[in-house]
Amino acid sequence: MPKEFVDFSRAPGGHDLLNDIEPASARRLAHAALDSFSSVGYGGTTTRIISERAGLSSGALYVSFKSKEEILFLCTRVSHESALGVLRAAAETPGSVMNRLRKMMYDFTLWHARNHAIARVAQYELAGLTPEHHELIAELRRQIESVMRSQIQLGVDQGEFDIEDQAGLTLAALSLAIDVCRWYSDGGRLSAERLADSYSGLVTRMLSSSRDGAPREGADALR
Amino acid sequence: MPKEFVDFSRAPGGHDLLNDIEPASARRLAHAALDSFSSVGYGGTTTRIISERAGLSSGALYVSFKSKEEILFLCTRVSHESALGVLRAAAETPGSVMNRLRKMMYDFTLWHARNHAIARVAQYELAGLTPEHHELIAELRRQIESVMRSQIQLGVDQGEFDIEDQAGLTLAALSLAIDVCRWYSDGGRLSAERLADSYSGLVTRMLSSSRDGAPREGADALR
DNA sequence: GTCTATAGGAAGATAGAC
DNA sequence: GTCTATCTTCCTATAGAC
Repeated sequence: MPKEFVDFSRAPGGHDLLNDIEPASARRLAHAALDSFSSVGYGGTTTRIISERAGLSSGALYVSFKSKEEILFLCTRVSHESALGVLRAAAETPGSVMNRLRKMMYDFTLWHARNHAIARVAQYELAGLTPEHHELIAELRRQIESVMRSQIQLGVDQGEFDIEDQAGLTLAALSLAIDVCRWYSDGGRLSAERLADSYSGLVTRMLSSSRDGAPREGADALR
Repeated sequence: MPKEFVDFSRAPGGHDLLNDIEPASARRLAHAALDSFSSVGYGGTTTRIISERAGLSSGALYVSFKSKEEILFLCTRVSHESALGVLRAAAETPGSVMNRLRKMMYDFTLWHARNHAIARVAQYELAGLTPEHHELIAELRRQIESVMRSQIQLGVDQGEFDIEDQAGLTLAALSLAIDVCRWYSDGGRLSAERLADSYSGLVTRMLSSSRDGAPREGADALR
């Protein structure tokens, strides 16, 4: 099967986003590359290391992929598509806007905890992409931001939220969830579910005003 | 002046953390290295590019530095020391704990916006450090977390904060500020000061319960 | 302290046997 | 489709002239 037909279209948002790649050699190569990218970076990873860890020779990599960058693009694209899919699905949650945003933050955070390795590559190795590939990813990123922003805007329009800077809140919520991929580790004290629950609670607080006239000695929030 | 005596001890937390490096050739090299590290990563940066951008030959780099890693360590260390210094200074703010935490979040966020390039290197290139250097940085990172956590703990002990997971809140506050270095750009719509103000307001909200009995249809916050 | 030159090896990618 | 062998380029770091 020539390299153009590597199948990675069925990324489900589940646990291993590269598991549907066919054939098996391409899948092993992608897994090996992702492991190395996420631990020592794209620039610190050699094609020889990737091949070796996949149990193949150095030349065999180029049967499945045109270049090292193509593997990076694969990881980055699959990651962004999966995260966007999860966020879009959560944006269909019925009920109040606040409830929907809680669900969106829960799922988006959970996704970044569970997929922290591929998410890290997707967030931190954008500079390694070709300009064409970079632009394709940038479009996915704009869509992610748009899904979150439009829900927050809806809450503001309905008078549900007590905030003055929708764009800032969008950024903060996304940032909090995305940064999970930087520090989260599988063996830590915090389960992905607890973290997602905690963060969805924080979003509730961020979208409501503080309890009463709590002392505000400094500058005010979100002007 | 031999390489052991490159002077970078006076990093002030101001605008250019590498500006006090002497002699000038080492300073130019460090600046050039930081530029490249922050845009294409440590692994994607070559010593030749660093030397060239500093206006020196490829061999001249090794007069000021033992290796490429030593420059990375310099950037990483200066960055962490400066951020820790800013946070420590803010932790001396008089008044209520809430007020103090607002100031800490303001300053820490402002620092990450103003120093986003060096902060990005410091956060994302830890894997490039030698084990010895990595451990030195890890100690600074523990101290940063400790300063933030102890203030939040103090607020809880005094009954000022309505939260149940101090460690989680510590993580969230630090994470929000640190992630600024990933997405912040100097030419953006948001000034560093406005962002810091916004984020210090968010911390206030995160540390207080929501306004009234706002509908909570899903899981509860911060169990 | 800066240069040129180069050692010595490793990088990405390709060719051709099987 | 995988291998070994190799092309060409580039890498980090050092040596030695000035």
